[in-house]
Amino acid sequence: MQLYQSQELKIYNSLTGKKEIFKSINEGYVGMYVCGPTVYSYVHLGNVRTFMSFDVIFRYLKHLGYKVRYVRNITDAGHLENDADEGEDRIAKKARLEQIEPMEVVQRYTVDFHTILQKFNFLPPSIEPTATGHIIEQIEIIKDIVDKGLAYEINGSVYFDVLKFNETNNYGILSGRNIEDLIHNTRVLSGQSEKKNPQDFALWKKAEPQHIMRWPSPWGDGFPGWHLECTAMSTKYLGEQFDIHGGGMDLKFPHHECEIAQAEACNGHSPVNYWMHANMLTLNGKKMAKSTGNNILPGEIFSGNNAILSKAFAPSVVRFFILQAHYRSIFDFSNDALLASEKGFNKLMDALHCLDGLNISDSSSFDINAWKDNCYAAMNDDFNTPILISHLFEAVKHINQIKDNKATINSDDLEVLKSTMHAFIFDVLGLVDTVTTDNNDSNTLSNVIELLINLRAEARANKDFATSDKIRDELLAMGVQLKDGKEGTTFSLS
RNA sequence: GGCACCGUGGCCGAGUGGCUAGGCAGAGGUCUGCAAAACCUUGUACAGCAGUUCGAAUCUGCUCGGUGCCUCCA
Repeated sequence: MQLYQSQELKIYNSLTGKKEIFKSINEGYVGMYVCGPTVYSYVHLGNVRTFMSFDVIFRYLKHLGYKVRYVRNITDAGHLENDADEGEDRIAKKARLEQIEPMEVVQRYTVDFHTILQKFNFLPPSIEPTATGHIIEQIEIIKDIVDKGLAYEINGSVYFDVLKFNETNNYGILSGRNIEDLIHNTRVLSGQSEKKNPQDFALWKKAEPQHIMRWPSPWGDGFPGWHLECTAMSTKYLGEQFDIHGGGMDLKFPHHECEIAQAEACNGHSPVNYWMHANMLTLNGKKMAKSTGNNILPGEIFSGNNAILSKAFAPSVVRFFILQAHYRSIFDFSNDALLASEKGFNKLMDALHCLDGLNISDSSSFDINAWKDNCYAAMNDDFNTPILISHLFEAVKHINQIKDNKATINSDDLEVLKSTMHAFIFDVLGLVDTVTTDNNDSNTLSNVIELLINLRAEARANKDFATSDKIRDELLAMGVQLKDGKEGTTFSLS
């Protein structure tokens, strides 16, 4: 019996605007597609937040016993900066500015993306396909849509006919827009468009002579439209209809709307059962974005090298910080909030370290199974990590009370407590115990500090407080804080 | 302008028609040679104004403030 058979998971479905009981198409299996990054610059913390949300969702589905095929693409084909014809391809622009090949741009930022996610302890997706690796599949889809009369070619480019599609289908179903509003509210474009209607979107764009990223097609040399790659790759690896499609809130319209239209045009039915959207991470109250420069890079946080940061923060602290907010809420980044999270994270880890040394009693003074049920209930309620974390802190309180002999736990319950804490903290939330890793990294330093701790202990035993305080205060000035406890003195590095 | 969303105690953030998370900070205490650290205890807050209700922060309307999408974007 797998956990998912006894746990009722509810997911907020963007398509219906409601929390729905999750039921996968094939029992025991889940297909999940998440829109990955366009690799034309360094991944910033806002990007990371979205992928982290889905990393936790992936982890929890696996924890429940599902076999999950998680597909997250890399957008490595350049797409235009705007909808007008004179726009420049972002990757090509970067290549021009840095005087390198477009594929060098793509390689550089793909490596950065992977390196950063690894530091945050992400699980790799099951498949990570690239747009340029699926040009043929994309061309086949375009041909299919053209054959069905829902796309038209003009001057070597192919556009999706939104108005025609809307005669038989509902364009705007995901984002709650209707076609009349779109027509009335379309911004006036600076360039003269060759599209029949401004709402139409490109499936294939003709490559101008100077355009480097280009592929042959039935319509001449060109490159695919942005929305198409996700339809091609999700269909190829997950099928015409799959369970979960995720991405950032900013992709809801038009990107995901267009994906639905393309898939429906090809296959005659909706491609996805549960649409999920992670909300934006803001900085100074505004959305983080590559294009505006209002963002912070993970590397700056790990090193503390940014004007708004008072110090460096470990990846797990940042991970914990992000997971303290629900994935569907807008979340503002600030140094103060991060500092508060760091203290909370350390408190959680300290309690975890105490688990093995707890005294066992004949009975427990609290209901461990009710607590465990609460943890699952939190995650089952649309992956509510903040609530889960609040329950973890409830356990921290119990652990500390047991340590102080103000509460009791029996051996069976202790095992449940240990396994549940480990499962949720490490497996589901994906946090890493920084304390243990730090100490392993600096053995020599640890030994030196241990020596000083022993010298100080001797001085204190001799009531030579001048010496003991000197050791303590000077170490503190160097960033080494001594912590006197009942079982001896420990230290931490700041 | 259109379509959404949000406004919670000093700060960050959950939640929700009556039982009213959690973290940080603050206050009190335990411990300590003194400290620090750690731990324990402690807070009825939900933008404003009306309305519905036995009862609303939670539902409805209006006002004010903020954000996202409508162009590439996680």
